[in-house]
Amino acid sequence: MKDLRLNAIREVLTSSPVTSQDELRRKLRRRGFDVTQATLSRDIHELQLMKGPDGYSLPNGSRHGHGGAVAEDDAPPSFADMIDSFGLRATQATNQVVVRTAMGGAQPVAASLDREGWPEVVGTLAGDDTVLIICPDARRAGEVVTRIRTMLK
Amino acid sequence: MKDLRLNAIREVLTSSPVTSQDELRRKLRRRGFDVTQATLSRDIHELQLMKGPDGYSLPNGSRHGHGGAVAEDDAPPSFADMIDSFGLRATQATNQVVVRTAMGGAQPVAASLDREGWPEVVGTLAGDDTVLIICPDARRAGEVVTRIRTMLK
DNA sequence: GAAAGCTTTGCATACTTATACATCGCTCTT
DNA sequence: AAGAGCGATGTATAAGTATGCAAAGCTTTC
Repeated sequence: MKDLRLNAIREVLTSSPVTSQDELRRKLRRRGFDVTQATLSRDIHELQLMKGPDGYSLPNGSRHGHGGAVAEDDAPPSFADMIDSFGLRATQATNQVVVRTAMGGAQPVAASLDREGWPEVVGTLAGDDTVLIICPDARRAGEVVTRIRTMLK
Repeated sequence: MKDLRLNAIREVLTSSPVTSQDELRRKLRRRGFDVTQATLSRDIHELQLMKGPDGYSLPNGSRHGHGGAVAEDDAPPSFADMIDSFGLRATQATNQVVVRTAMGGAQPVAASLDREGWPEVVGTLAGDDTVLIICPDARRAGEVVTRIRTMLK
């Protein structure tokens, strides 16, 4: 019964906009599914629907294949960890700092640095094995390169 | 004040998940925006945010404008449009300008800027969520950052 | 076949979001 | 300057959604 209902929900959503769970309940009842709002709340969670200005919508790029499970990051790695894992060397160039990393390490290193939100860092750009760190001026770049070198040990 | 806050909301959302308006309220307060849940409800409506299993998220690749048709856009979007859709903030760093965008927004933003052909812009580099704009000197970078901030309103 | 274990559901209610209404501060007009 | 008009916001509350708990129905196990 449940799987049938889940399909019916998808069908209803593609045919007309639905802006509340109660509206969905009424539309489903017309199709022979008579359940309460509570059940629909659970169904919606299971279908991973999004609610936007135009009501509920199906998840964007539906992952087919395995039933779901995008594993959880309970704690994204720290910049220090990333530098420790991937960092090779850091060099200052006027107001920039160039960090060389192991191949493929640039993106995660840059992402973790962004997450730290250092005030001396205006932004980062990452290629495959190089991260470019932009600082407001050369002095700040000096501070940053020093700190990173410390992490490199 | 309001436009500033709307940008802050986009920024908060790109940095960490937000699952309720009250959580958003607390995070904004730390940044100096002290408003009530009611105001955020209105802001969220205005930004056309979607709420899904992982909390609020920015509108997909929304072309706002004409309501329904799946019309193809024959004219490439203007830089102003792109900044309006994806831009979070712009910061000057000596002769460069760093523009932070929503995730995935950097490439289209940079492409549209290249298309504009501003004389103060020597070139651009784009990552996932960061665009680096290179200007001939700091003065020109200042002009560029000012113009972009105006677009961010 | 009875008990244990699991899934699905409804009920009641806590939690979250939207909105009617009032207020405040601006800008524009007379 | 007074008043109209407008947008932004807070307050209070209505509307909408999620969830703890318990009951009911199935399956499995012995």
